Amino acid sequence: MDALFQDLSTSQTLKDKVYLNLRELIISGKIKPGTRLPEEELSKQMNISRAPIREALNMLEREGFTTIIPRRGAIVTEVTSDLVRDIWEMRAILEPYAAKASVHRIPEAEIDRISGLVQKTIEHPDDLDLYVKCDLGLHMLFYKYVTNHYLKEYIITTASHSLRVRYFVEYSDSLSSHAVRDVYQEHTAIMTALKARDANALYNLVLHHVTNSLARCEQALSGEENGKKK
Amino acid sequence: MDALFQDLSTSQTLKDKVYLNLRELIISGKIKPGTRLPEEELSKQMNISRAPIREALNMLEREGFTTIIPRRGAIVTEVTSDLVRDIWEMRAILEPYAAKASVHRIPEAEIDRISGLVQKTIEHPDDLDLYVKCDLGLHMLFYKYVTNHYLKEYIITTASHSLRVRYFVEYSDSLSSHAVRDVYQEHTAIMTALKARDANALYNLVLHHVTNSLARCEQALSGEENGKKK
DNA sequence: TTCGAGCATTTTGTCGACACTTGACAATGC
DNA sequence: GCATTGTCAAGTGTCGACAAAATGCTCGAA
Repeated sequence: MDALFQDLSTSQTLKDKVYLNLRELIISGKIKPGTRLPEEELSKQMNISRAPIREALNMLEREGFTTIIPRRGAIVTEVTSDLVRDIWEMRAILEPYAAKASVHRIPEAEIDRISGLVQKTIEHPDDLDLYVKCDLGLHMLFYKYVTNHYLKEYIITTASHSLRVRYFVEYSDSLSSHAVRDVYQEHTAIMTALKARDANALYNLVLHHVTNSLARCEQALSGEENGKKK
Repeated sequence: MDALFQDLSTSQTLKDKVYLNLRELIISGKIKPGTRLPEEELSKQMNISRAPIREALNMLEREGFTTIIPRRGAIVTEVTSDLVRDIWEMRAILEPYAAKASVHRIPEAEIDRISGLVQKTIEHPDDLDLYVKCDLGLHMLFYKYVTNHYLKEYIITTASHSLRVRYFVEYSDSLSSHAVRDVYQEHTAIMTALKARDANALYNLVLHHVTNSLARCEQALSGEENGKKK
């Protein structure tokens, strides 16, 4: 999953390894929101000193995955409705723009590859792994070919957060089959517009997709909260 | 200046002080692009150990003010035409949106205060300090009242970069009086729309202002480069 | 029982030291 | 004269240790 976002594998510094390691654990939900991350405990578990751990925790904080309170340490950021709102608002600002901007830069082969994936998910609607792979691949199209360094970085960050949120809500109960069908339809429409290189249509479809995605997540999140509280 | 963007003065950790210190020096141009920042040298000059220096350099890298090459160290990011293009593109995406989103949240008193500043700059067109203060204050209005944590952070980062670029180009030769008059006019129009709480007009005016700002900067930057090369 | 003072524990912030990587330059061989 | 190799200095990556800060706990007093 990490390779989808960043390739730091060539860099062999410990801090990068720790960073990637913790990042994946947080996004996938294996480390739960609110968990404390004491430097010494982590360093013992990984058999390294505190220095690379500290730097990795700082890197994670910059992206919003951890919150560091001075002299108190790092904790994994909670998945709140505020976070969800902020992240999806950013996605609604950035992703349609990125899609429109790079519509003519995405190679035909890439489009066909993802289109194939979308088709597959429709044929196998119960394959969650396939669904995630398809969804990630599709959204990657919209920042992989972005040239603006900052836009790219911000999209990657917000996309990572949204992935985490989706892992978070899908742990309790999966999307309803009704919602899944909506997603497929939106994906198909997006790929069609992309293949036609229709920038304006693409912009609107991606925006629409993100907006709907928020609604689906908020619904799942509220169900999650109700299910846990009492 | 730093207080305009971030207030870490209450934080008593060394890394924050080093961060703020270096950040201001880089933005204001007192540390020039391309300058190497060796940890040991900095630690000797500041009479502290390398640890807080390292963390500060990492913080600066996250914002794009330094580039860290593994095992080679940190250098101050160059001010290139690519950087200018990317930063202003981000500003064009984020600032109009932020202005529109917070148009009803900005207090009347704040509007009047900045309007007063704008008026002053028109009366004293040669006061560069006043101009900078006014420009910063006006743009601050558009993110000070943004609630979205990520949007706010991204705007602050890009605004800092654009400030640095402007310091950079204004060192060689200042804006022409013609350009200055354009800026005043744009500022006045923005404040009028803000006072009228006209969200759509504000969006367009801010977008227009950012676009023009890019043109002014690129012109100054090209003049800068021509002046330096041979 | 409740509250606060003071102590003990936990954990970070900072430090100095060492090893290793990198790039530059000199030495060697062809 | 040019390419290759070896050496060296510079500087980062990582380490273990200590001190300071924040938290939680114990104990005693109201």
